[in-house]
Amino acid sequence: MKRVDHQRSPCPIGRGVDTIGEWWSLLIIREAMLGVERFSQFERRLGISKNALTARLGKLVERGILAKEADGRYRLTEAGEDLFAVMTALRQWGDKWLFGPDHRPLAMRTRRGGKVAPVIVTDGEGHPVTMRDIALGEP
Amino acid sequence: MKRVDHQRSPCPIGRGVDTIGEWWSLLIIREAMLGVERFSQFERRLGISKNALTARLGKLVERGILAKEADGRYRLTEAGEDLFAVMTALRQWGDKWLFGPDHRPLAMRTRRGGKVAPVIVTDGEGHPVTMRDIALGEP
DNA sequence: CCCGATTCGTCTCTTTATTGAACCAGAATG
DNA sequence: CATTCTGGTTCAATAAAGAGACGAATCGGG
Repeated sequence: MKRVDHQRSPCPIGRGVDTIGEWWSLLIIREAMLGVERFSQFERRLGISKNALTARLGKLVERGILAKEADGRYRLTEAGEDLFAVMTALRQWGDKWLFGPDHRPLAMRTRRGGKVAPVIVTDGEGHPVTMRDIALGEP
Repeated sequence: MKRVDHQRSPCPIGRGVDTIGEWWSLLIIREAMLGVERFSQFERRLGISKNALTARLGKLVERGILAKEADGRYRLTEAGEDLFAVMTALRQWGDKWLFGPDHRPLAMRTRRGGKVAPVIVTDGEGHPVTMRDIALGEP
């Protein structure tokens, strides 16, 4: 059967899916961003089988999203931490579209008490850009 | 075996993964954002099997990301279009971390010629927020 | 030193997902 | 009428993911 491989795709989204697109990967990264570091913590909090967790953690380490410390802790690498914008955009999208009308999203705040603003795409001058404004390709 | 179901997860990321987290879903959405509308176009451009494509399109329609028009065309719904920020964040992340050092990302420009700025997370005042600045929970 | 708990896996077996190919029906084209 | 295009469905084979049992290593008491 051999699943299609997107790792060498010329498209960053193809490669992204190949890297973090597996079922548990984003949830593992979510937990890691919340401070989870140990195999057994991931296991308990996610309800994932050891088998699957071993495979996912291994791949994320191999791909440079997580690093495994000498004492066994898993820690986000710089690339892993840099997924914060992706995770936040997804979180906000899910809060907006995947719950009922009276859903109150879990408040996400900075340590100094500020709100987190909606993640938006803008052009160089800060004006919002939507899907319809895009023209792909060279200028 | 029974794959774990995140559709009723209290977490928007869990629900998000359940909705668009399958192997082909993000790639289908990417194509849809580029203007692809027809079954056979998706099939050719993605190299996906008809079988899998039928299943993915069906689920995306069922979940309200795509709508199927009377003439057979698939079109992004408002929720689907709203994934633009997620897709853009992922695209930028992939461009940054998943290619070699001399990778030149595909230029993404607005119709009026402006660049698309990096997607970042900010607080209410526009200051950047990183993963480390976050405190989850009620204020 | 021995007991038990905890951690972090591996092994086996079962269930699912994906593929590829064949087939099919309706619409458009020649 | 025959052919091609579109948009699928069905089926068998196979790769991958999952659950749960098992196991080695470590650690802290007693």
